[in-house]
Amino acid sequence: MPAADAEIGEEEGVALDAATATAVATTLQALAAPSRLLILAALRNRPHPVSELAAEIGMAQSAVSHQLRLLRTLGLVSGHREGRRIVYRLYDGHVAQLLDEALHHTEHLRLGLRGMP
Amino acid sequence: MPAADAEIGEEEGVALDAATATAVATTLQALAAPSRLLILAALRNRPHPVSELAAEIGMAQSAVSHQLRLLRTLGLVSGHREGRRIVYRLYDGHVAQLLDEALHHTEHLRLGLRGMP
DNA sequence: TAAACACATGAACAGTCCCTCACATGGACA
DNA sequence: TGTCCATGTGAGGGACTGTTCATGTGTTTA
Repeated sequence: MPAADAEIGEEEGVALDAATATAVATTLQALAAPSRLLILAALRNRPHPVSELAAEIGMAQSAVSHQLRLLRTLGLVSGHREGRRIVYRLYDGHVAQLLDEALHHTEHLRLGLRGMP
Repeated sequence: MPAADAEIGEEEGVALDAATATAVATTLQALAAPSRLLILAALRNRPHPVSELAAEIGMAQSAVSHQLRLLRTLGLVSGHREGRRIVYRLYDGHVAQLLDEALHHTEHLRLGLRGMP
């Protein structure tokens, strides 16, 4: 892993227009709630049926269902029926990567906050 | 860049507790609004004084100031006075990287949504 | 078929967000 | 010093979020 640390890249990258910004923000909003982060992190480890998610995370099944619907609509998770249960998993590797990177960078940023006014 | 595409990693990674999830969600919320994404993307290209940001993005100066305060508090941007202006920039490379990766993954995820119920 | 289980859905409510408007702050320059 | 300019701040409103409660849909088992 050659990755140089904490150096801002040079290229201009994406010039963001308002419409794209709205779309991106909508997707990122999925990661911006504790309950959904817990759900995604659990699914990051292994697929879960809804009731197991609820038990493991400690929230009501109805609430989990509501959030799963949002995540499904945004294409972050998918659910397949198995018997009477419905097993959810992350939609693909991009979701897992986005989650990992978000956690990683956030950790660094939060460490950087020690001792700021 | 060896990165294999779209394959879920094997390791368990971070086991997320509720407190960490809340903290991470708070930071990610900064990326979950179109206006802040536009601000960050503009600063990703080059540092900007507040009024330039407002003009370039097309929002009121007061609104920009409010969002900059939030981003400053979260440690995502920093501002230094230059003459009568205050020039803002991304705090460090982690912010630029997080922004880039968020845009990259979101693009893929949105493409994956073509033709889903 | 009826009861039990697993999940989805709709309504409603407290909390939060992001903007605008009006005004305060604080350097810069005559 | 006083005025101008660039930015920061506070209050308030309309819209959105995330949860709970109650009920609906679909599947297995007695």
